[in-house]
Amino acid sequence: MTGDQRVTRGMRSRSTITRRAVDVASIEGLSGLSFGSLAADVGLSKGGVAALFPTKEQLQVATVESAREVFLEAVVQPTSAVPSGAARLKALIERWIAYAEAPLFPGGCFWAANLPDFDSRPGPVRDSLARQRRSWLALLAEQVSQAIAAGEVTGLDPELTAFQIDALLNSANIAMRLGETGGADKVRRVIDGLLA
Amino acid sequence: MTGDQRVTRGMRSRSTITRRAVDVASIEGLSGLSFGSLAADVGLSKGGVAALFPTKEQLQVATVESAREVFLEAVVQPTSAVPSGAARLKALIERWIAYAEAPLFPGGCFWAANLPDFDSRPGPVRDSLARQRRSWLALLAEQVSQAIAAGEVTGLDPELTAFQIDALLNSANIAMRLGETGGADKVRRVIDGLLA
DNA sequence: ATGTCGTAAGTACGATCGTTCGTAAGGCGA
DNA sequence: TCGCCTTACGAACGATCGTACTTACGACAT
Repeated sequence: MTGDQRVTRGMRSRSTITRRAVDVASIEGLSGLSFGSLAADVGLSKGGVAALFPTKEQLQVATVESAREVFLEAVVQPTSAVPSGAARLKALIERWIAYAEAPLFPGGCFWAANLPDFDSRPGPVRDSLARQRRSWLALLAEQVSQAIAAGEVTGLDPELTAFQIDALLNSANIAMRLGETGGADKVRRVIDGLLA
Repeated sequence: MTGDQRVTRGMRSRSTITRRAVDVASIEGLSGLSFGSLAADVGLSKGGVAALFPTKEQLQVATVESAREVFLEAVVQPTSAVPSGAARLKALIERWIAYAEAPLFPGGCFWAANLPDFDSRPGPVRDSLARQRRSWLALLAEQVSQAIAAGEVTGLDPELTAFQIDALLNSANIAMRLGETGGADKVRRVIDGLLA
């Protein structure tokens, strides 16, 4: 059925490489990735890594996809048990703050670190990052819509509110990276005011 | 008085180099700067550039300082004629949007592009970027305070509002970089709601 | 058993990087 | 005039980069 141990071994190697690459890219950026240092990190040869990811761009794309998996698992998936609407929205925000605060990725939010690098550089890496950003914004907007439908809040534009929440979270991430305290609390105060 | 044409010539060369470096860094990032390509851009030799900026880090710091000068001249200084308070605050925001929209720097906001690169990398470059960010936030908060003192708005925390405005502007910059339309309008709508 | 496919190592190539050095040119103060 | 300083060039250094091979080994299908 799923035989062929060769490709499963390859997939496993790819996975360990991209997991490491995500950590590196959250600090050094996707442009800072290199076959040589990644190979040394995971105990492979430079040629071996280059064989798994023929070009650097493909390595970057694979790293972005890997980051998305980790993000979904750590932030989005745990909130699936929370009721839709304002409750899940707040849960998502708290999860996100925890995600940026604790070093899930040692360099903080992966997208905050890499979108600025690639937003002026057309190509598949930028496309992938942008698609994931839109997906995250849509997820937030969806929960705002649910909150409106449930009568938990009124007078909010879902898309605009999602934009606003995302903006606050990104700034909180920067503040935490710079060692400023109170960034998370600022976000909570503003959003509590929004959803009041 | 301050004679010595040698050093003035050097200062002029340094200035042309950092001006060019600011443009490059707004796209490629401060880490993407290199003596070689900068020298080719401004018509100097690689060694000549390296003589003006002994280390790359000093080049990066000088580039950050140069970006600040351009930013102050383009965004802050033109609003000095506008009355303090809500009016100047709105003028600053419009100036900022224009600054990010039009290619004053070809890669959009210089700090949005480079803070994520250096926020996990201690050193003088990060310190300089962080100091300028705090200065910008303080400027915004100051105008909010003036607006409160003038009775133009009520119930706002200056520091919190500045944080909020800055967050929105940064997200608008990202949206514009990704080719999404309506980012600037979203900012205006939210801020109009804030200052209503 | 034979040939094919994918992982992986190893090597090499050309390019670019930051930095250093020696040297020349020219404005400066004594 | 002389010696000093700063700019600027040109060359070279060691290192690292992305990529492209050749080779080997184990797993698969025929």
